[in-house]
Amino acid sequence: MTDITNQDIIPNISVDCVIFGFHENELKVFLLNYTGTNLWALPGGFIEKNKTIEEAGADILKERIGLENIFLKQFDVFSNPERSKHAPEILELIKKIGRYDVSVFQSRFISIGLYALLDHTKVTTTLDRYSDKSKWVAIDKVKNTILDHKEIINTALKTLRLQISYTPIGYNLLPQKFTMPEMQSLYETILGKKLDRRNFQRKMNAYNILNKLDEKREGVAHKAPFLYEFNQENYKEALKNGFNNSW
Amino acid sequence: MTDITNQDIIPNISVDCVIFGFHENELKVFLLNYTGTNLWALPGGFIEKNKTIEEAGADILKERIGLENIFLKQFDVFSNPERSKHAPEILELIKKIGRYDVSVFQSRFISIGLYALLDHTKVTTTLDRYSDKSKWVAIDKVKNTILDHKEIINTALKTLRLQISYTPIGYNLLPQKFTMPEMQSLYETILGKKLDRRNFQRKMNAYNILNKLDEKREGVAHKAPFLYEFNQENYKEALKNGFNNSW
DNA sequence: AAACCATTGCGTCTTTGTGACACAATGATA
DNA sequence: TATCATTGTGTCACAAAGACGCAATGGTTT
Repeated sequence: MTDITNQDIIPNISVDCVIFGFHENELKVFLLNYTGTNLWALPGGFIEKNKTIEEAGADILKERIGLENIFLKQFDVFSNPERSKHAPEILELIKKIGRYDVSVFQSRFISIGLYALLDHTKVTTTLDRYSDKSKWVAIDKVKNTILDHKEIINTALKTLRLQISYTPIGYNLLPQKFTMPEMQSLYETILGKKLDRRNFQRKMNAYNILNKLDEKREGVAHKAPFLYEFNQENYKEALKNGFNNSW
Repeated sequence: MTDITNQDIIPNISVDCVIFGFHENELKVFLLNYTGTNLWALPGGFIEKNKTIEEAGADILKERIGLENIFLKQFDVFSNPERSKHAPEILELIKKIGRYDVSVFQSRFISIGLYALLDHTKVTTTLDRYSDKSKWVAIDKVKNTILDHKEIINTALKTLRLQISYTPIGYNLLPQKFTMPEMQSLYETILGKKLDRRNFQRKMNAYNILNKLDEKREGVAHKAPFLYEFNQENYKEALKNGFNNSW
């Protein structure tokens, strides 16, 4: 990762990425630990002068998670002038680290929230010299976050739950081949409630975004479930137009 | 309106308000004409240091439209580095006007898009010394806009059309008492298509956000339609939770 | 090897929502 | 007084969604 000097960034605008992962029936979020503290933060950064928000987000994902071409969705802007009032906690650290000029953190900045959904197992964490630890934290166990990052995570989850009702979900979250119960488990995890197995299958099939394969998952206890894959074309189409047009 | 000096604003972040009005079965957007040009712009401005995005938007609505407590919805962020490349057209003007330091416009800035829906007739336009004209322009007749304001308007409309399927609409757009055909006309205008009168009525009533009054609209040709008003409590509830929960 | 049993796949029944349309009531207008 | 565009209500057919029955599957247990 190349360093970013203050000349190259817009000092008042940052992006923060809420990266959701799905593992062992839990929805998790990816957090970084800044060296020498017990504080955790969303991967993020200031925006370089010649980049869009989306490009800035994609750069962060590539640097920190090692993945490209991930669907990133802007969901809100966090602009409370008080949001950086806890900054003193990390100002000392910033000074040590020398990545950005401390003055950047002392003045107010807004943050644009992006979220991504991805397959937890594909991630190869790339730590840099500003953080020596990272972890996936269950969505309801997030704590010790800097600034308003907890609020950002909560808002991302709320947006995700709203969007799941009119947008297809799962493309980057599930492995290439997956079973219907796995898909259901993903939905249940995001929504935080149980769904009827049989009705779920019927409705999901009606969306027409999956290809049923002629294979079954092997080596599992009990009846082996069929494997599915995403129908790329229809999935993209559904992303554009949504499911429930209602009027 | 008090002047804003460069010391009080964040130079890289502006808000632009897409103010939709509904009149004569047309969806219109409110635009300002900068003095001495044929260029039109969305009401907007830079953000003061101690304000949130929402507060900045509310200030603009109050100053330019004379209305308070209007529902403003953040819908996107416009961050293309090229977005201000047409700025030279207005740089001369900015210089004359002296509202902001020209350097602010010469450097890149992002803009956060907000939209509002309101009753066209309640508006008392307040012109300032930067603009001597304002007008309501039919949504499909917008032209000669500065920067990427046309794109901002298009995106706002797209968002509005998407949101109308899971969010109640109309509170600030219709008069306090209104008829079902008026409500339908609003929906048809936003969606850009005709709806069945009878099915619309049934569905709208099922949403449970309206109170049917014991009065009819008087002095109209043909059969007089009943008047309705919004059920404040249920409307707010619906705004929070949405209509189509789907899962 | 046979019985077991948790899980899957498919189907049924009922209720609710939606699109299309019929018909009577209304009330200003001719 | 007759006309007629418009409104309010209802019907019918069909699709979507929730609840649940039941047989098939295939590893596990005895």
